[in-house]
Amino acid sequence: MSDSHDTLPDRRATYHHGDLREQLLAVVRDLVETHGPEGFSVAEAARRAGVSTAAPYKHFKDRTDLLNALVSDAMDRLATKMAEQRDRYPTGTYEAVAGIGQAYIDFAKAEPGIFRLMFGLTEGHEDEDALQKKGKLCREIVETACGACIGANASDQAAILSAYILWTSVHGHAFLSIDNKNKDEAEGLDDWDFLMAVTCAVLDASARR
Amino acid sequence: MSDSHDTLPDRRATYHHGDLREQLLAVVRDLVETHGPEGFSVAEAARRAGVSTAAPYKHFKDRTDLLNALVSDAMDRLATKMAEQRDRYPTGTYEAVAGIGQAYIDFAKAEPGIFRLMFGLTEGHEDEDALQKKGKLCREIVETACGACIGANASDQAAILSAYILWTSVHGHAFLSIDNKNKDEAEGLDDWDFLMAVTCAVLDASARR
DNA sequence: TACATATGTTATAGGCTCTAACTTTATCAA
DNA sequence: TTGATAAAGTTAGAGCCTATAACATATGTA
Repeated sequence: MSDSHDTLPDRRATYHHGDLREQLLAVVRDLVETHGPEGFSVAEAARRAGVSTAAPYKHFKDRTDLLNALVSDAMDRLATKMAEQRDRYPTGTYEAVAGIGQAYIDFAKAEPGIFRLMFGLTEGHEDEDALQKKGKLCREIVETACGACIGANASDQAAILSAYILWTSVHGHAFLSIDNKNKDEAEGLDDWDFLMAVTCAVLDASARR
Repeated sequence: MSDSHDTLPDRRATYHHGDLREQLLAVVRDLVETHGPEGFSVAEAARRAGVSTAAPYKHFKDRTDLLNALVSDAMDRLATKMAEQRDRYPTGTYEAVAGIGQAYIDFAKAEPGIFRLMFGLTEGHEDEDALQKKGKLCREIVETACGACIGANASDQAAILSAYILWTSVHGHAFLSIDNKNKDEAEGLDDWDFLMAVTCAVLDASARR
Protein backbone atom coordinates (compact mmCIF):
# COMPACT_ATOMS: atom_id res chain seq x y z
CA MET A 1 0.00 0.00 0.00
CA SER A 2 3.02 2.19 0.28
CA ASP A 3 3.62 2.43 -3.46
CA SER A 4 0.58 3.01 -5.62
CA HIS A 5 2.58 4.57 -8.42
CA ASP A 6 3.89 1.36 -9.89
CA THR A 7 3.95 0.51 -13.54
CA LEU A 8 5.02 -3.04 -12.92
CA PRO A 9 3.18 -5.42 -10.68
CA ASP A 10 4.57 -4.96 -7.22
CA ARG A 11 4.76 -8.61 -6.36
CA ARG A 12 8.34 -7.88 -5.57
CA ALA A 13 9.30 -6.13 -2.38
CA THR A 14 12.95 -5.68 -3.13
CA TYR A 15 14.54 -3.83 -6.00
CA HIS A 16 16.54 -6.87 -6.86
CA HIS A 17 14.52 -9.84 -7.81
CA GLY A 18 16.72 -12.44 -6.23
CA ASP A 19 16.23 -15.31 -8.59
CA LEU A 20 15.24 -13.80 -11.89
CA ARG A 21 17.25 -16.13 -14.05
CA GLU A 22 15.52 -19.23 -12.78
CA GLN A 23 12.13 -17.63 -12.76
CA LEU A 24 12.55 -16.48 -16.33
CA LEU A 25 13.39 -20.01 -17.38
CA ALA A 26 10.28 -21.29 -15.63
CA VAL A 27 8.09 -18.66 -17.23
CA VAL A 28 9.52 -19.30 -20.67
CA ARG A 29 9.07 -23.03 -20.27
CA ASP A 30 5.44 -22.33 -19.67
CA LEU A 31 5.13 -19.88 -22.54
CA VAL A 32 6.79 -22.25 -24.96
CA GLU A 33 4.31 -24.97 -24.06
CA THR A 34 1.22 -22.82 -24.15
CA HIS A 35 2.05 -20.57 -27.09
CA GLY A 36 4.38 -22.79 -29.07
CA PRO A 37 8.10 -22.39 -29.60
CA GLU A 38 7.54 -19.30 -31.71
CA GLY A 39 4.75 -17.65 -29.83
CA PHE A 40 7.01 -16.54 -27.11
CA SER A 41 8.73 -13.24 -26.55
CA VAL A 42 11.37 -12.13 -24.13
CA ALA A 43 9.23 -9.10 -23.39
CA GLU A 44 6.25 -11.20 -22.41
CA ALA A 45 8.41 -13.40 -20.21
CA ALA A 46 9.79 -10.35 -18.44
CA ARG A 47 6.30 -9.01 -17.86
CA ARG A 48 5.19 -12.28 -16.33
CA ALA A 49 8.20 -12.33 -14.08
CA GLY A 50 7.30 -8.84 -12.96
CA VAL A 51 10.39 -7.06 -14.24
CA SER A 52 11.10 -4.58 -16.99
CA THR A 53 11.54 -5.84 -20.52
CA ALA A 54 15.22 -5.02 -20.39
CA ALA A 55 15.96 -7.04 -17.28
CA PRO A 56 16.32 -10.43 -18.96
CA TYR A 57 19.29 -9.14 -20.88
CA LYS A 58 21.25 -8.95 -17.65
CA HIS A 59 21.02 -12.73 -17.47
CA PHE A 60 20.93 -13.82 -21.09
CA LYS A 61 22.85 -12.44 -24.01
CA ASP A 62 19.84 -12.55 -26.27
CA ARG A 63 16.69 -14.44 -27.06
CA THR A 64 18.58 -17.39 -28.48
CA ASP A 65 20.80 -17.61 -25.44
CA LEU A 66 17.74 -17.90 -23.25
CA LEU A 67 16.28 -20.66 -25.37
CA ASN A 68 19.58 -22.49 -25.37
CA ALA A 69 19.60 -22.48 -21.61
CA LEU A 70 16.14 -23.98 -21.67
CA VAL A 71 17.18 -26.65 -24.11
CA SER A 72 20.27 -27.49 -22.15
CA ASP A 73 18.25 -28.08 -19.04
CA ALA A 74 15.72 -30.15 -20.97
CA MET A 75 18.49 -32.36 -22.34
CA ASP A 76 19.59 -33.17 -18.83
CA ARG A 77 16.09 -34.08 -17.78
CA LEU A 78 15.58 -36.22 -20.86
CA ALA A 79 18.79 -38.15 -20.29
CA THR A 80 17.80 -38.78 -16.69
CA LYS A 81 14.40 -40.09 -17.66
CA MET A 82 15.84 -42.34 -20.31
CA ALA A 83 18.20 -43.90 -17.80
CA GLU A 84 15.41 -44.27 -15.26
CA GLN A 85 13.13 -46.15 -17.62
CA ARG A 86 15.95 -48.36 -18.79
CA ASP A 87 16.71 -49.31 -15.22
CA ARG A 88 13.20 -50.61 -14.69
CA TYR A 89 14.14 -53.66 -16.79
CA PRO A 90 17.01 -56.12 -16.68
CA THR A 91 20.08 -55.18 -18.64
CA GLY A 92 20.21 -56.72 -22.08
CA THR A 93 16.49 -57.13 -22.57
CA TYR A 94 14.46 -55.69 -25.38
CA GLU A 95 12.26 -54.10 -22.75
CA ALA A 96 15.16 -52.07 -21.45
CA VAL A 97 15.73 -50.71 -24.94
CA ALA A 98 12.04 -50.05 -25.48
CA GLY A 99 11.89 -48.36 -22.10
CA ILE A 100 14.42 -45.80 -23.23
CA GLY A 101 12.29 -45.08 -26.24
CA GLN A 102 9.23 -44.80 -24.05
CA ALA A 103 10.94 -42.14 -21.96
CA TYR A 104 11.77 -40.26 -25.13
CA ILE A 105 8.21 -40.38 -26.39
CA ASP A 106 6.75 -39.51 -23.00
CA PHE A 107 8.97 -36.48 -22.84
CA ALA A 108 7.95 -35.33 -26.29
CA LYS A 109 4.28 -35.65 -25.42
CA ALA A 110 4.63 -34.03 -22.02
CA GLU A 111 6.64 -31.08 -23.27
CA PRO A 112 6.12 -30.84 -27.00
CA GLY A 113 7.12 -27.20 -27.16
CA ILE A 114 10.51 -27.79 -25.63
CA PHE A 115 10.95 -31.01 -27.50
CA ARG A 116 10.54 -29.11 -30.76
CA LEU A 117 13.00 -26.56 -29.56
CA MET A 118 15.57 -29.22 -28.75
CA PHE A 119 15.53 -30.79 -32.17
CA GLY A 120 13.82 -28.24 -34.26
CA LEU A 121 15.10 -24.81 -34.86
CA THR A 122 18.74 -24.38 -35.53
CA GLU A 123 19.29 -20.96 -34.10
CA GLY A 124 22.96 -21.51 -33.72
CA HIS A 125 22.78 -24.31 -31.26
CA GLU A 126 24.48 -26.64 -33.65
CA ASP A 127 27.81 -25.20 -32.65
CA GLU A 128 27.06 -25.16 -28.97
CA ASP A 129 29.55 -27.63 -27.67
CA ALA A 130 27.75 -28.25 -24.43
CA LEU A 131 24.56 -29.21 -26.20
CA GLN A 132 26.40 -31.50 -28.57
CA LYS A 133 27.87 -33.34 -25.63
CA LYS A 134 24.54 -33.78 -23.92
CA GLY A 135 23.08 -35.14 -27.11
CA LYS A 136 25.93 -37.58 -27.38
CA LEU A 137 25.29 -38.73 -23.85
CA CYS A 138 21.71 -39.58 -24.73
CA ARG A 139 22.79 -41.58 -27.74
CA GLU A 140 25.32 -43.54 -25.78
CA ILE A 141 22.60 -44.70 -23.44
CA VAL A 142 20.86 -46.30 -26.40
CA GLU A 143 24.02 -47.72 -27.88
CA THR A 144 24.97 -49.39 -24.62
CA ALA A 145 21.54 -50.89 -24.20
CA CYS A 146 21.54 -52.20 -27.77
CA GLY A 147 25.01 -53.60 -27.37
CA ALA A 148 23.89 -55.49 -24.28
CA CYS A 149 21.06 -57.06 -26.25
CA ILE A 150 23.06 -58.31 -29.17
CA GLY A 151 26.09 -59.24 -27.13
CA ALA A 152 28.28 -56.52 -28.49
CA ASN A 153 30.26 -53.64 -27.18
CA ALA A 154 28.56 -50.25 -27.27
CA SER A 155 31.20 -49.06 -29.69
CA ASP A 156 30.72 -51.96 -32.12
CA GLN A 157 29.39 -51.04 -35.51
CA ALA A 158 26.43 -53.37 -35.07
CA ALA A 159 25.40 -51.71 -31.82
CA ILE A 160 25.83 -48.25 -33.26
CA LEU A 161 23.80 -49.02 -36.35
CA SER A 162 21.01 -50.67 -34.38
CA ALA A 163 20.92 -47.83 -31.91
CA TYR A 164 20.86 -45.30 -34.70
CA ILE A 165 17.97 -46.94 -36.51
CA LEU A 166 16.03 -47.22 -33.27
CA TRP A 167 16.79 -43.64 -32.42
CA THR A 168 15.62 -42.31 -35.76
CA SER A 169 12.48 -44.35 -35.57
CA VAL A 170 11.59 -43.27 -32.07
CA HIS A 171 12.53 -39.71 -32.86
CA GLY A 172 10.34 -39.78 -35.93
CA HIS A 173 7.45 -41.33 -34.06
CA ALA A 174 7.73 -38.75 -31.32
CA PHE A 175 7.71 -35.90 -33.79
CA LEU A 176 4.86 -37.23 -35.86
CA SER A 177 2.91 -37.87 -32.68
CA ILE A 178 3.08 -34.34 -31.41
CA ASP A 179 2.46 -32.98 -34.88
CA ASN A 180 -0.64 -35.14 -35.20
CA LYS A 181 0.75 -36.20 -38.50
CA ASN A 182 0.07 -39.79 -37.60
CA LYS A 183 -3.60 -39.53 -36.76
CA ASP A 184 -4.66 -42.59 -38.70
CA GLU A 185 -1.80 -44.87 -37.82
CA ALA A 186 -1.70 -43.84 -34.23
CA GLU A 187 -5.29 -44.78 -33.64
CA GLY A 188 -5.08 -48.13 -32.01
CA LEU A 189 -1.30 -48.10 -32.09
CA ASP A 190 0.02 -47.96 -28.60
CA ASP A 191 3.44 -46.43 -28.05
CA TRP A 192 4.70 -49.55 -26.36
CA ASP A 193 3.46 -51.79 -29.17
CA PHE A 194 5.22 -49.56 -31.61
CA LEU A 195 8.39 -49.63 -29.56
CA MET A 196 8.45 -53.38 -29.19
CA ALA A 197 7.74 -53.87 -32.89
CA VAL A 198 10.63 -51.64 -33.86
CA THR A 199 12.99 -52.98 -31.26
CA CYS A 200 12.36 -56.57 -32.24
CA ALA A 201 12.64 -55.85 -35.94
CA VAL A 202 15.94 -54.03 -35.61
CA LEU A 203 17.66 -56.13 -32.98
CA ASP A 204 16.52 -59.43 -34.45
CA ALA A 205 17.85 -58.33 -37.80
CA SER A 206 21.12 -57.38 -36.18
CA ALA A 207 21.38 -60.74 -34.44
CA ARG A 208 20.75 -62.62 -37.68
CA ARG A 209 23.43 -60.77 -39.53
CA MET B 1 16.03 8.31 -65.55
CA SER B 2 12.57 9.70 -65.69
CA ASP B 3 11.85 9.06 -62.04
CA SER B 4 14.64 9.80 -59.63
CA HIS B 5 12.31 10.16 -56.69
CA ASP B 6 11.85 6.47 -56.07
CA THR B 7 12.03 4.79 -52.72
CA LEU B 8 11.71 1.33 -54.14
CA PRO B 9 14.01 -0.13 -56.74
CA ASP B 10 12.52 0.67 -60.11
CA ARG B 11 13.13 -2.72 -61.62
CA ARG B 12 9.46 -2.68 -62.42
CA ALA B 13 8.09 -0.64 -65.30
CA THR B 14 4.43 -1.09 -64.57
CA TYR B 15 2.52 -0.14 -61.46
CA HIS B 16 1.19 -3.63 -61.16
CA HIS B 17 3.72 -6.33 -60.69
CA GLY B 18 1.98 -8.96 -62.73
CA ASP B 19 3.03 -12.07 -60.86
CA LEU B 20 3.77 -10.97 -57.36
CA ARG B 21 2.24 -13.96 -55.63
CA GLU B 22 4.50 -16.42 -57.38
CA GLN B 23 7.55 -14.25 -57.08
CA LEU B 24 6.98 -13.80 -53.37
CA LEU B 25 6.82 -17.55 -52.93
CA ALA B 26 10.07 -17.92 -54.83
CA VAL B 27 11.77 -15.23 -52.77
CA VAL B 28 10.53 -16.68 -49.51
CA ARG B 29 11.66 -20.12 -50.51
CA ASP B 30 15.10 -18.69 -50.93
CA LEU B 31 14.99 -16.72 -47.69
CA VAL B 32 13.85 -19.74 -45.73
CA GLU B 33 16.77 -21.74 -47.02
CA THR B 34 19.41 -19.09 -46.52
CA HIS B 35 18.21 -17.58 -43.27
CA GLY B 36 16.39 -20.49 -41.73
CA PRO B 37 12.67 -20.88 -41.19
CA GLU B 38 12.68 -18.15 -38.56
CA GLY B 39 15.06 -15.72 -40.09
CA PHE B 40 12.61 -14.62 -42.67
CA SER B 41 10.29 -11.65 -42.73
CA VAL B 42 7.45 -10.64 -44.97
CA ALA B 43 8.98 -7.20 -45.18
CA GLU B 44 12.29 -8.52 -46.45
CA ALA B 45 10.53 -10.70 -48.99
CA ALA B 46 8.59 -7.71 -50.26
CA ARG B 47 11.75 -5.68 -50.55
CA ARG B 48 13.43 -8.39 -52.59
CA ALA B 49 10.44 -8.63 -54.86
CA GLY B 50 10.66 -4.89 -55.39
CA VAL B 51 7.33 -3.96 -53.88
CA SER B 52 6.22 -2.13 -50.78
CA THR B 53 6.08 -4.02 -47.49
CA ALA B 54 2.31 -3.89 -47.54
CA ALA B 55 1.90 -5.47 -50.96
CA PRO B 56 2.22 -9.10 -49.83
CA TYR B 57 -0.91 -8.71 -47.74
CA LYS B 58 -2.96 -8.36 -50.91
CA HIS B 59 -2.01 -11.94 -51.73
CA PHE B 60 -1.66 -13.56 -48.34
CA LYS B 61 -3.76 -13.06 -45.25
CA ASP B 62 -0.75 -12.98 -42.99
CA ARG B 63 2.70 -14.35 -42.50
CA THR B 64 1.42 -17.81 -41.62
CA ASP B 65 -0.77 -17.93 -44.67
CA LEU B 66 2.24 -17.27 -46.84
CA LEU B 67 4.23 -20.03 -45.19
CA ASN B 68 1.33 -22.42 -45.53
CA ALA B 69 1.22 -21.77 -49.25
CA LEU B 70 4.91 -22.58 -49.38
CA VAL B 71 4.43 -25.79 -47.46
CA SER B 72 1.51 -26.85 -49.57
CA ASP B 73 3.56 -26.49 -52.70
CA ALA B 74 6.45 -28.35 -51.12
CA MET B 75 4.20 -31.25 -50.19
CA ASP B 76 3.21 -31.63 -53.82
CA ARG B 77 6.80 -31.63 -54.94
CA LEU B 78 7.76 -34.16 -52.29
CA ALA B 79 4.97 -36.54 -53.24
CA THR B 80 5.99 -36.31 -56.87
CA LYS B 81 9.60 -37.09 -56.10
CA MET B 82 8.67 -40.03 -53.93
CA ALA B 83 6.61 -41.53 -56.69
CA GLU B 84 9.37 -40.90 -59.21
CA GLN B 85 12.01 -42.70 -57.19
CA ARG B 86 9.68 -45.59 -56.48
CA ASP B 87 9.07 -46.01 -60.18
CA ARG B 88 12.74 -46.50 -60.87
CA TYR B 89 12.47 -49.98 -59.36
CA PRO B 90 10.11 -52.91 -59.95
CA THR B 91 6.95 -52.94 -57.90
CA GLY B 92 7.17 -55.05 -54.79
CA THR B 93 10.92 -54.82 -54.32
CA TYR B 94 12.69 -53.53 -51.26
CA GLU B 95 14.47 -51.11 -53.55
CA ALA B 96 11.21 -49.49 -54.51
CA VAL B 97 10.47 -48.90 -50.84
CA ALA B 98 13.96 -47.63 -50.13
CA GLY B 99 13.71 -45.39 -53.16
CA ILE B 100 10.77 -43.61 -51.63
CA GLY B 101 12.80 -43.03 -48.51
CA GLN B 102 15.69 -41.78 -50.57
CA ALA B 103 13.47 -39.18 -52.18
CA TYR B 104 12.35 -38.08 -48.74
CA ILE B 105 15.89 -37.74 -47.47
CA ASP B 106 17.09 -36.02 -50.62
CA PHE B 107 14.33 -33.50 -50.29
CA ALA B 108 15.19 -32.79 -46.66
CA LYS B 109 18.83 -32.27 -47.53
CA ALA B 110 18.13 -30.17 -50.58
CA GLU B 111 15.60 -27.93 -48.88
CA PRO B 112 16.14 -28.25 -45.14
CA GLY B 113 14.47 -24.96 -44.39
CA ILE B 114 11.22 -25.90 -46.05
CA PHE B 115 11.43 -29.42 -44.77
CA ARG B 116 11.54 -28.07 -41.22
CA LEU B 117 8.63 -25.85 -41.99
CA MET B 118 6.61 -28.78 -43.28
CA PHE B 119 7.02 -30.87 -40.21
CA GLY B 120 8.26 -28.47 -37.68
CA LEU B 121 6.42 -25.51 -36.41
CA THR B 122 2.75 -25.88 -35.84
CA GLU B 123 1.56 -22.42 -36.68
CA GLY B 124 -1.96 -23.53 -37.19
CA HIS B 125 -1.35 -25.79 -40.10
CA GLU B 126 -2.56 -28.78 -38.17
CA ASP B 127 -6.11 -27.82 -38.95
CA GLU B 128 -5.46 -27.05 -42.56
CA ASP B 129 -7.45 -29.70 -44.31
CA ALA B 130 -5.64 -29.39 -47.59
CA LEU B 131 -2.29 -30.03 -45.96
CA GLN B 132 -3.61 -33.00 -44.04
CA LYS B 133 -4.77 -34.53 -47.28
CA LYS B 134 -1.45 -34.03 -48.99
CA GLY B 135 0.30 -35.65 -46.06
CA LYS B 136 -2.01 -38.60 -46.28
CA LEU B 137 -1.25 -38.96 -49.95
CA CYS B 138 2.45 -39.25 -49.16
CA ARG B 139 1.82 -41.92 -46.57
CA GLU B 140 -0.31 -43.95 -48.90
CA ILE B 141 2.54 -44.14 -51.36
CA VAL B 142 4.60 -45.86 -48.70
CA GLU B 143 1.80 -48.12 -47.56
CA THR B 144 1.13 -49.33 -51.07
CA ALA B 145 4.79 -50.05 -51.70
CA CYS B 146 5.10 -51.94 -48.42
CA GLY B 147 1.96 -53.90 -49.11
CA ALA B 148 3.35 -54.96 -52.46
CA CYS B 149 6.49 -56.27 -50.77
CA ILE B 150 4.80 -58.38 -48.15
CA GLY B 151 1.98 -59.51 -50.38
CA ALA B 152 -0.67 -57.54 -48.58
CA ASN B 153 -3.18 -54.90 -49.41
CA ALA B 154 -2.18 -51.32 -48.68
CA SER B 155 -4.95 -51.12 -46.15
CA ASP B 156 -3.87 -54.24 -44.25
CA GLN B 157 -2.67 -53.70 -40.74
CA ALA B 158 0.67 -55.31 -41.51
CA ALA B 159 1.29 -52.95 -44.40
CA ILE B 160 0.25 -49.94 -42.39
CA LEU B 161 2.44 -50.83 -39.44
CA SER B 162 5.46 -51.54 -41.62
CA ALA B 163 4.94 -48.35 -43.54
CA TYR B 164 4.57 -46.38 -40.36
CA ILE B 165 7.76 -47.73 -38.83
CA LEU B 166 9.66 -47.06 -42.02
CA TRP B 167 8.20 -43.60 -42.23
CA THR B 168 9.17 -42.67 -38.70
CA SER B 169 12.64 -44.01 -39.19
CA VAL B 170 13.23 -42.18 -42.44
CA HIS B 171 11.65 -39.05 -41.05
CA GLY B 172 13.87 -39.25 -38.00
CA HIS B 173 16.97 -39.87 -40.06
CA ALA B 174 16.14 -36.95 -42.31
CA PHE B 175 15.67 -34.63 -39.37
CA LEU B 176 18.75 -35.75 -37.53
CA SER B 177 20.75 -35.42 -40.74
CA ILE B 178 19.87 -31.83 -41.38
CA ASP B 179 20.28 -31.00 -37.72
CA ASN B 180 23.72 -32.55 -37.73
CA LYS B 181 22.62 -34.44 -34.68
CA ASN B 182 23.96 -37.60 -36.19
CA LYS B 183 27.52 -36.54 -36.90
CA ASP B 184 29.16 -39.63 -35.51
CA GLU B 185 26.78 -42.23 -36.83
CA ALA B 186 26.45 -40.62 -40.20
CA GLU B 187 30.15 -40.78 -40.86
CA GLY B 188 30.52 -43.76 -43.06
CA LEU B 189 26.81 -44.42 -43.06
CA ASP B 190 25.45 -43.89 -46.49
CA ASP B 191 21.78 -42.96 -46.82
CA TRP B 192 21.12 -45.90 -49.06
CA ASP B 193 22.80 -48.32 -46.67
CA PHE B 194 20.68 -46.95 -43.89
CA LEU B 195 17.55 -47.26 -45.97
CA MET B 196 18.21 -50.83 -47.01
CA ALA B 197 19.05 -51.82 -43.44
CA VAL B 198 15.82 -50.39 -42.13
CA THR B 199 13.71 -51.66 -44.97
CA CYS B 200 15.04 -55.19 -44.63
CA ALA B 201 14.68 -55.21 -40.86
CA VAL B 202 11.10 -54.03 -40.93
CA LEU B 203 9.77 -55.92 -43.93
CA ASP B 204 11.55 -59.14 -43.03
CA ALA B 205 10.08 -58.92 -39.55
CA SER B 206 6.67 -58.37 -41.03
CA ALA B 207 7.05 -61.37 -43.34
CA ARG B 208 8.12 -63.62 -40.46
CA ARG B 209 5.12 -62.68 -38.37
C1' DT C 1 -16.88 4.72 -71.84
C1' DA C 2 -17.52 3.93 -67.06
C1' DC C 3 -17.73 1.33 -63.08
C1' DA C 4 -16.02 -2.45 -60.18
C1' DT C 5 -12.32 -5.00 -58.77
C1' DA C 6 -7.69 -6.26 -58.19
C1' DT C 7 -3.34 -4.86 -56.97
C1' DG C 8 -0.24 -1.39 -55.85
C1' DT C 9 1.44 2.67 -52.40
C1' DT C 10 2.01 5.59 -48.27
C1' DA C 11 1.31 6.23 -43.52
C1' DT C 12 0.86 4.56 -39.17
C1' DA C 13 -0.19 1.96 -34.83
C1' DG C 14 1.68 -1.06 -31.84
C1' DG C 15 4.86 -4.91 -30.60
C1' DC C 16 9.43 -6.87 -30.28
C1' DT C 17 14.73 -7.04 -29.66
C1' DC C 18 18.43 -5.13 -27.84
C1' DT C 19 21.54 -1.20 -26.23
C1' DA C 20 22.79 2.95 -23.61
C1' DA C 21 22.79 5.46 -19.64
C1' DC C 22 21.30 5.74 -15.19
C1' DT C 23 19.87 3.88 -10.30
C1' DT C 24 19.62 0.83 -6.54
C1' DT C 25 21.42 -2.90 -3.88
C1' DA C 26 24.90 -6.25 -2.47
C1' DT C 27 29.58 -7.53 -1.53
C1' DC C 28 33.91 -7.29 0.25
C1' DA C 29 38.36 -5.28 1.52
C1' DA C 30 40.60 -2.02 4.37
C1' DT D 1 32.07 0.65 9.70
C1' DT D 2 32.67 2.40 5.45
C1' DG D 3 33.31 3.17 0.84
C1' DA D 4 34.52 1.33 -3.82
C1' DT D 5 33.04 -1.83 -7.16
C1' DA D 6 30.18 -5.01 -9.30
C1' DA D 7 25.64 -6.96 -10.04
C1' DA D 8 21.06 -6.47 -11.24
C1' DG D 9 17.37 -3.43 -11.80
C1' DT D 10 15.01 0.81 -14.53
C1' DT D 11 13.74 4.13 -18.24
C1' DA D 12 14.33 5.72 -22.91
C1' DG D 13 14.74 4.91 -27.40
C1' DA D 14 16.50 3.19 -32.14
C1' DG D 15 15.27 0.21 -35.51
C1' DC D 16 12.89 -3.72 -37.23
C1' DC D 17 8.56 -6.24 -37.98
C1' DT D 18 3.37 -7.25 -38.69
C1' DA D 19 -0.80 -5.76 -40.12
C1' DT D 20 -4.40 -2.39 -41.27
C1' DA D 21 -6.50 1.86 -43.24
C1' DA D 22 -6.88 5.04 -46.68
C1' DC D 23 -5.64 6.27 -51.06
C1' DA D 24 -3.95 5.44 -56.16
C1' DT D 25 -3.70 3.08 -60.44
C1' DA D 26 -4.49 -0.52 -63.61
C1' DT D 27 -7.61 -4.07 -65.85
C1' DG D 28 -11.52 -5.95 -67.54
C1' DT D 29 -16.28 -6.17 -68.51
C1' DA D 30 -21.04 -4.36 -69.28
